[in-house]
Amino acid sequence: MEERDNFFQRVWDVVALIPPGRVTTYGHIAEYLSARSAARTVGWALQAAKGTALPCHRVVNRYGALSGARCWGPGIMEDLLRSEGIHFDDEGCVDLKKHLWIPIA
DNA sequence: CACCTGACAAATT
DNA sequence: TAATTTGCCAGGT
Repeated sequence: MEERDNFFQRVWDVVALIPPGRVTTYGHIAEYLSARSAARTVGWALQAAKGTALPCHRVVNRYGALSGARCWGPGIMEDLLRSEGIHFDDEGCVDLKKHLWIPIA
């Protein structure tokens, strides 16, 4: 695997560190990369990560909603997260209070 | 070669 | 307190 842009590579590295049964947000990943405003770029990296073994389903937006679910398919990420023991709320959002995980420096 | 779009978030007005 | 605008990096058109 060649080293793609350090930014993408770094995002993938952090996402790969997300423990099962936990979820993280774009902002926290971006913040960990010293680019809190680059949350957009984080999502872009995940799109490029579709061909990888990255648990992108464990990455949700700030509201705990599955933004990328549309790119994958309706119900795909939800099912995967439920399979890991993650609880969803009436709005279809993950309970960040219970499952929010933050990359530790 | 230049402009717009894109799995978002935070700061400012 | 709420609504709006800007910032971020890369890729596609």
